[in-house]
Amino acid sequence: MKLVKIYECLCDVTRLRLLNLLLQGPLCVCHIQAVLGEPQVKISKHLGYLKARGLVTVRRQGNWMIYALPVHRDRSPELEANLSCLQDCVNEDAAFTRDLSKLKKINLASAPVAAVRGTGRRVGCC
Amino acid sequence: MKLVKIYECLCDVTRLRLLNLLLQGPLCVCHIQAVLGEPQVKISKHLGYLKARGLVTVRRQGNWMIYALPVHRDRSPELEANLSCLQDCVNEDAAFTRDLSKLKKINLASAPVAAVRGTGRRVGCC
DNA sequence: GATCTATATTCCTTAATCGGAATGTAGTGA
DNA sequence: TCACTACATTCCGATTAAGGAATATAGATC
Repeated sequence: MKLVKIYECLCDVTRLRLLNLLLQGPLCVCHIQAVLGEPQVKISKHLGYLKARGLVTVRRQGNWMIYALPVHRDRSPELEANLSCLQDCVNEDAAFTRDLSKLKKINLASAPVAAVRGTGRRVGCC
Repeated sequence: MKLVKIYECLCDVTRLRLLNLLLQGPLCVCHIQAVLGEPQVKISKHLGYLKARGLVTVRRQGNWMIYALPVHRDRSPELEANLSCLQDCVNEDAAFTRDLSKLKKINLASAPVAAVRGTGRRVGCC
């Protein structure tokens, strides 16, 4: 993956907030919407942008689309380095940590839960 | 310095090449031109872009403008992290290492040399 | 099959970015 | 003072990006 393409993905604040959330693990769009508080179309388009450039993956689960960062073995060295750099940087920025604490609250509150193939990940959503 | 602003500076390949060179030390524009082989206006505008956003500094020396990265104590943690990440990434990319070896040749060939306040840095240029 | 829910896509407008041609400018040296 | 060098700026056109309103779609549920 070309370095510039990675930076192009990182140069929008909404996309940074998206990636910040996804660094915590896979998420469905409605949870993301709830945390970011941005219009659906805006979030959907930025997720599409990231997906088109290989920075995120998607799978469908019922009505929900679950977005995630690529698994480690699918990350180029450049992507790995920049995700880890991003991880460090967002920790020092209140705008991003606010999103994370909001995410925690929502995850705790989200009702129906079940194991996905024994991973302990949540099923069902908003 | 805001994180997004940094990424905006990094999301153009010409600017990445510029920063790659400046990671080696201060440089005058004509040396940069010689290495990148791009039109003067293009380089000048990208340097202006980086300067306007605080990613590089300039000082005049006779007819030459010497560009450099900010000194370490003037770099935000985010900038420091990303420059160091960039340093790692460019080392794995032939497009950037080619520029570096070209830079070395030009530095060796550049004729008039003198010490600047005892730093051993070069004076005079193309 | 009708409807509902979650999400994507299209269409539009506005704004930003990039590159080049031409021109301007600050300092140097004759 | 004049010309020269090194660089910046202005003006332009083309491309790309961002956001929102409206609409479409895929799967679930009744």
